[in-house]
Amino acid sequence: MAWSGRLSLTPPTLADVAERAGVSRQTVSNAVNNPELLRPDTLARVQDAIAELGYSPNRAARNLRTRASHLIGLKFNPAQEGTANAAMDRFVHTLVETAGDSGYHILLFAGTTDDPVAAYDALLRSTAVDAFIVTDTYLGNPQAAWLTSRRAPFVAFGRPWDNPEATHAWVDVDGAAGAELATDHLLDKGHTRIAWIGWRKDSFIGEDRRSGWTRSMHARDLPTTGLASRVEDTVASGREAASVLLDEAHPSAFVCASDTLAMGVLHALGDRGIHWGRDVAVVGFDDSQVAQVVPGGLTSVRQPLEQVAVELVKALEGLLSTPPVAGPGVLLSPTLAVRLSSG
Amino acid sequence: MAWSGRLSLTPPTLADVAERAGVSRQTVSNAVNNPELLRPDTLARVQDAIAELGYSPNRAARNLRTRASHLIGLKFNPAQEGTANAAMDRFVHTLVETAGDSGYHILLFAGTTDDPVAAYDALLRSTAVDAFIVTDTYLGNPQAAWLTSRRAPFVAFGRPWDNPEATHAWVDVDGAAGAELATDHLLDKGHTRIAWIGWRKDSFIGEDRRSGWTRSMHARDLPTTGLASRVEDTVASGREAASVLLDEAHPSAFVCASDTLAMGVLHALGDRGIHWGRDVAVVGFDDSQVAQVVPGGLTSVRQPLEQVAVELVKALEGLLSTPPVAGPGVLLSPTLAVRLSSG
DNA sequence: TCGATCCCTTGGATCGATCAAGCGATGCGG
DNA sequence: CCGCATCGCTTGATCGATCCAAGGGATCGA
Repeated sequence: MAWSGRLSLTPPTLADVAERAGVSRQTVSNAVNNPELLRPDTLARVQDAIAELGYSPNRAARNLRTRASHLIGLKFNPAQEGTANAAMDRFVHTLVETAGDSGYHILLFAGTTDDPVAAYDALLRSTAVDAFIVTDTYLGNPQAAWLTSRRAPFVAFGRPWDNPEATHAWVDVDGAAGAELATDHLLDKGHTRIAWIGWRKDSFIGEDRRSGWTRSMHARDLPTTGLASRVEDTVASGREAASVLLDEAHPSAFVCASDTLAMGVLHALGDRGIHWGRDVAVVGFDDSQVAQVVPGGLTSVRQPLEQVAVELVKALEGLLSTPPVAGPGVLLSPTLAVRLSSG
Repeated sequence: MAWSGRLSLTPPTLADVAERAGVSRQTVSNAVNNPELLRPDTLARVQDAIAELGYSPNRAARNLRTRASHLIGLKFNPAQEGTANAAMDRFVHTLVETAGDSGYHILLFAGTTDDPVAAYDALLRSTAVDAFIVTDTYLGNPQAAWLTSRRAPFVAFGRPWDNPEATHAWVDVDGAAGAELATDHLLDKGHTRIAWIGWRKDSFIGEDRRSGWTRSMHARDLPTTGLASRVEDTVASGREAASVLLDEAHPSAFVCASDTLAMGVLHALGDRGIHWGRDVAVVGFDDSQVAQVVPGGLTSVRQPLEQVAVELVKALEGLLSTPPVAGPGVLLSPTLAVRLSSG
C-alpha cells in the first residue's frame, strides 16, 4: 500500500528495504526466503520495513536469477459449441486455486490445430513457464512424447493411452469405473436391458468407459450384443442412435459416454412420448451443467475434478523440487450424481 | 529444436546467436526488436542463426529490463454449480487467442472472497502482470476504483454501474437491447402477454435487461404490470416464479434474465403438461450450452463474447502503448439465437 | 578529396534479485 | 590465552536482455 502514495511510481526494491531496516540486501532476501537464518530481532526489523514500504519481490528479477517463473502453462481447450462438455470451467477453477496455494500461477495459451507443439515450444524456449499441464489427451498425445524428449516437466490429465511405455506423470479418472457405477445403479433398480451409447472406436476414453458397461453387464451374466452404439459426440447422433436402439433392442435404460449423448437420448424419448425417468432410465457422463438444470435432472457420472487438480499440482511440485521426484500415475474414482432421469 | 539435443540444458542466449551469426549482441537484439534497422542480408543471416539455435529471448531478462511482463491478469470466476452460466469458458478462449495475437498471455489467479483486491495487489506489487481484465462487475465494482487509485492499467468487462463518473476503459454488452430483441421477437410472433422473470433489484445487470423488456412492451402500448417477477438466479426459483405467473397473469410467453431461469420455466410448464414452444414460448439469456442441447433448443440472447474479447484487447493495447491511449467505453449488441422454444 | 550517411560494433551500465564467498564477533575446548 | 568452528551478516559477481553513447568502416554524392 505504502508506496502507492509516493511520487515515484516504481515499486520499492530490496535495496530500499535494506536501507530502511539498516541491513544489507542479502539479509532482506533471507528474511523473505529463509527467515530461519536471521536472528529474531533482525527478522522483525526487516519485516517491519517490508510492511511499511509495501515491498514485494520483483518477479522478473527473481525469475532471471533463479531460472524459474513459477508459472504453469495450460493450453485452454474450450468446450465445443452444441455439446454439454464444460468440464474445463470447473477444472480450471480448482486448478488455479490449488496452484495458487503452492505459489504457482496458471498461464493460459492457445494452440494452433495444425502444429500442436508449436505453442509449447515457444513458451519453453523463452523460459516463460516452469512446467505444463497437458489436458488434450483424447486421441493419443503427441505433446507428451514431445515434451518428454524435450525434458520439459509436465503432468498429463489423462493416461498415456497410445504409449503404455510412457514414464511421465499423469492423473486420470477411471472412466470404466464410472460407467460401471452407472450400470450397476441401473441394474440395482431392476433394469436388465441396458443400452450403451458411446463414441467412435478410435477414442481411447470412449472405449474405456464402454468397458465399464460391459464389465458390469457380464458380471450379472447379461448380454450386451445389439445393445451398443458408437457415434459422434453430438446431440443429433445421440438421438438417432437412441432411436435405432429403441426400435431394434427395446432397452429400458441407457448409459451414455457423455451428457451430450444423453441429451440426444432424452430428445429421442420425447419424440416418442416416452416419459424418461419413469418409463426409460437415462444416465449421462460428466455431470455438466446441462445434467444439473434439465427438468428433473439427469443422473450423471461426476469426475472428481477438484481432486484431479490437487493431484496434478502435487505431482508438479514433485517434478519441480530438487531433486525431482517422479510420481507414478494416479487414477481417481468418479462418483454418480443421481437425479430423476434414472427413476 | 536445435539446442534440445545438446549436452548443455541451458537455452541459447543472445550472445550465442551473435557469435554464430558473426555479429554483435546489439545487432541480434535489433534483428528481433527492430528488424528495419538492419540490412536485408544481415537480417537474414541473423535469422538463420536464430533458427538454427532455436533461440528465443529469455522472458525474465527482457521483463526485468523493459519493466513489462506481457502478461494480463484475469481473475477466474467459475460458473456456479446448478446454473447454466458457463459464459466464462467461451469468453476466456477467445480472450486467450486474441491476446496471444498481440503478444500477450493470460495469467489466471484466484481471489479470496473476503478481500477482493488482495490478489490484485499482490500481482501488482510483484510486477507480475502488465494489466488486468476485470470481469466480476455484477454488483458494483470495488476493484475498479481501487485499481484506478493505484494507477494500474485495466479494462473492465462490464459498465461501471455504481459509479457513472468512472473514467476507466470498459467493454460491455447491451443487455437491455438483448431483452428488447427477445421481446420484439415474441411480439412479432403474435404474443401480447409476455412475462419477465429476472434477478433481484440490487442487480444492475438484471435491471438493465429488464428495462429492455419494458421498453419493448411499452413501445406497442402493452401493459407490463403483474407480468414481472424478480428472484434468485436458480432453476428452482425460476420454476416457482413461472408457476405463480401462470396462475395469476396467464402469459403466453416468457422472457428470462438467464438460461437458468428459463430452465425453471420449462420445468414449470412440464409440471402442468404445457407443451413449451407450441403452447407457451420461452426465451432465455446467455445462449449457454444448456440452451443449445435441451431438446428442441431454447431460444436465447447470445452475447458477442468474441467481439468483447477483441475490444478488451484493443483497449488494453491502447492503455499499454506509449503514450497511453484511453478509449471510452464500448457497448456491443447481442444477437438472438432462435430455436424451437419460441415457436 | 571531403563530408555525409548508413550500418554495424564496442564497451558499458542497468533492471532487481540471488548465489557464493568472505569477514568480524562470539563461544568453547584445550 | 590460543586456535577453530559457528553464527549472523555483508560484499561482489551474476542471470540475459535492453538501453545508451560513441565511434569505425564502407559507400556515395558533391
